[in-house]
Amino acid sequence: MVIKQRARNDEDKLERRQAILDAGLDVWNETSYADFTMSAVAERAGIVKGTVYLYFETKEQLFLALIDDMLADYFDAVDARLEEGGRWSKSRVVEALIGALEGREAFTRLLTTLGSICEHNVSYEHALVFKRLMLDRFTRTAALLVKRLPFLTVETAMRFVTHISAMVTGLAHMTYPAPVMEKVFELPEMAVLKFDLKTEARAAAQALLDGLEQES
Amino acid sequence: MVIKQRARNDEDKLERRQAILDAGLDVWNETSYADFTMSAVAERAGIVKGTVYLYFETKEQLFLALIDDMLADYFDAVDARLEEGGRWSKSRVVEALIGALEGREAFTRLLTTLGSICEHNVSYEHALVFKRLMLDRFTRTAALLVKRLPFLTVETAMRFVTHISAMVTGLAHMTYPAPVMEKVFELPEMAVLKFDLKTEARAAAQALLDGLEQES
Amino acid sequence: MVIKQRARNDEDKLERRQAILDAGLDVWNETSYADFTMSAVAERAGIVKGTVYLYFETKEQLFLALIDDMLADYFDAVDARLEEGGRWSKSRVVEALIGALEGREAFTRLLTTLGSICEHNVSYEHALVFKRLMLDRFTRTAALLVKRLPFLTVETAMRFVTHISAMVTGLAHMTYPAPVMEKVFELPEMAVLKFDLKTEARAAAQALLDGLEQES
Amino acid sequence: MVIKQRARNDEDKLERRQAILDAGLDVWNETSYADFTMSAVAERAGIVKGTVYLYFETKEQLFLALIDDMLADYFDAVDARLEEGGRWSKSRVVEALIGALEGREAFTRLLTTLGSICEHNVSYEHALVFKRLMLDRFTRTAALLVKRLPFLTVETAMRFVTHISAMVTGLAHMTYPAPVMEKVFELPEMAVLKFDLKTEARAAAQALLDGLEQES
DNA sequence: GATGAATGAGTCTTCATTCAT
DNA sequence: AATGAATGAAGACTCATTCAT
Repeated sequence: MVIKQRARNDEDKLERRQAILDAGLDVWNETSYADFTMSAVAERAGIVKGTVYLYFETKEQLFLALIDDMLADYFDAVDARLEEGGRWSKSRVVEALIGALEGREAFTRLLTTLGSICEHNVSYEHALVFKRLMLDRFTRTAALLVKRLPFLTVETAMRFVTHISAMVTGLAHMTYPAPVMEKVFELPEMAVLKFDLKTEARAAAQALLDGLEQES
Repeated sequence: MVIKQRARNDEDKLERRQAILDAGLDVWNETSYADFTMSAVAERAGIVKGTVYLYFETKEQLFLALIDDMLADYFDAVDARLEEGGRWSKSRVVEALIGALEGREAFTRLLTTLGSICEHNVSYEHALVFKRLMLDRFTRTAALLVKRLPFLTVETAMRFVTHISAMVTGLAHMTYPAPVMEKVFELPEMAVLKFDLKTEARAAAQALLDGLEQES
Repeated sequence: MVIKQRARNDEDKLERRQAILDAGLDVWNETSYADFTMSAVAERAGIVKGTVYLYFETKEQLFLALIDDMLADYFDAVDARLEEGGRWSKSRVVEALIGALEGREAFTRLLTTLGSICEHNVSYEHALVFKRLMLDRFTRTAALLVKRLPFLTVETAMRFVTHISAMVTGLAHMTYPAPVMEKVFELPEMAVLKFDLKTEARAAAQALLDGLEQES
Repeated sequence: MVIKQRARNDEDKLERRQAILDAGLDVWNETSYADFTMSAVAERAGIVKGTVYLYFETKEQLFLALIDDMLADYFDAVDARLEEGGRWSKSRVVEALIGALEGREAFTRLLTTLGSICEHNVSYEHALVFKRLMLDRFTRTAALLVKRLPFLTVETAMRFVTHISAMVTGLAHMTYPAPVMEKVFELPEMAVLKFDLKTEARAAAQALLDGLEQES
């Protein structure tokens, strides 16, 4: 896609905005949050720092927009799976939720930073937009879940989605460690602490559903 | 407790080290990680920046030591509960684990930062010490859990502890939001996203145990 | 010369770069290397520390650029003299080389620090650029010397230039002493150690040439 | 040599002082001036920073004492050679002066720093002591030179010693380069700038003497 | 005399953000 | 709209020196 020199109409502007977000994602995939600088993003997008500020008021807003995107992307994938036909079981539901994490490592790593980012420089408006999106996606997916697993209610489904999100975030903390940690994990004694995010998430999700079914 | 001007013997030094950690905790409780500066810690401890570096080589090392402390403190509390006598049920176990979070908000918030801290300036040695501590505590608590709930094995108990840790970390991300987020949560529509960490953790823990029992 | 607030084109940028170097020279003239700080240079240039780093990646690079400039300036002066017409004798050559030191005290003092600076924070690229410049100037001046004094060969001329440079550097060490030393030199007994750089350099240069002629 | 815990009498104190200087020399041999820290010296001497300050008021004073020692040591060697019997020629004199540099690389590197060190924190008294020593050694060696080479006078001999010192200092600047420079010198084009200190010093000394003889 | 913990001024450097062009 | 030079505030870390023990 060719990026025009100047974005004159709204479409061009959206295009450029997206180009910046794409660059942001690239940078994120290659570095950690501490190295996620506006210069790096700008350079990657082939533009200049000042220009980024035309599209995003602060670094945090850009970051939030990135999460926005990836959150939507993930839930799109999940919902698409949940809308597929056939017989549904707990484990198929688990697979829909966790399987969609495949190839979305950037997203899980991103979740990890949400808390600290939002503590800084995010305006009420953008925080609101973000949370609304999150609520919307949680709700939609919860609604689909209720259809797939009869023992779920709107409330328990919502809760389940929330718990899964939390679990994945927490596991991500433990699974995408810094290089130092990777070396530590190489020790035989540490093997037990070195696990696969999706495997654990799957197990936890399954247990949670088992529990919810039993409680129902 | 009176801190001498100069810590001459090992005991005094440990005391001062602890005083710095206490100051660090204070700073942490009042600010976020981004504002957690060595100057702030030093000032809080009533000493001078250089002195802090006498006890901790880097900012990250200090931070890790803080987590070390609070992790041990939390698991001490959990283990103490698990060692109490009487009849044991899943919900009593859940209460032991989650109840111990009461008054330990600083700890849960701390968990939230682990990932990003370790990406910077943490030596292999300190990372190792930290992970060993973590493994040790996980293992000890898992052993106690096996005694309390017969349907657990060493493996499933360990996994359970890990999942709970992840869950708490993830929930912490969602529950200790920035001031902006707090305002967002005040909107009626957001009520459903505004939940209590311990309540959710309890529910999740209960469900996980229910699931594990059923699977066993 | 008016410096614009912002240097947009390459010319402006070169101008600003030069302004920083000028400020650096001022600072150097007033202090020693130990007191040659980036803050001081920035303040002197009437800009802000961060701006200096826009033009020079490290303190050492700035310093090296300063030496670059002054080295070129000195050899420009020498070569200009050597290219003048008329009859040439050893003593006229000596005068060309040593006379050009007049008013270039900052340069000689600068030579004095070369070694220690390069031990720190100088990239291979910048070191290379610097040495190439040095080699180039030595070579050019040596070529001119060969034309002026028939008994010199390219090799002996090059060696002579090198020796003179070393001699001047070494004499500078002895002649630009710290304030304490100046007081020491006021003692009558110390008179013999208190000499003039140019006088000694001249004498040494003359002796070296006499020696070279005789050996030829 | 066993160092007592406490230096009670003057002899013990001198011994300890020397032990510190020895340690200082070791540190100097292994690092550059920038890394020549009081901690490093103390550690090397197996004592503690504070103790060093019992013997040397400032870092610079310690450094100056080190130069004192090595200067005396070098001139001891030179004078010993000059006092040997047999026939004397210019080249034998040159050999006496330059040959004594063999194995004294630490000394030549040290000369290189003299200027910058003395600019800081050296008291008048210590500066005086140092310069007196220097003057004394220059004078003694000059006197010996006059005996060996009849065409020299006390004045020209003194000047010769001074010039040689300067030359060696200057050459040292060029010959003991930082690691970066070493890599630069590996380029074929730079070969001409990479020379041996003693070879050049010898050539220069010879030329200087040739010149002096001719002028006489 | 020896210790070594404490000091604190000072350094380089980074980076989000602004604003003249 | 785009640029990118300039800002400036802050931050981590060092080390010579002092002084309580």
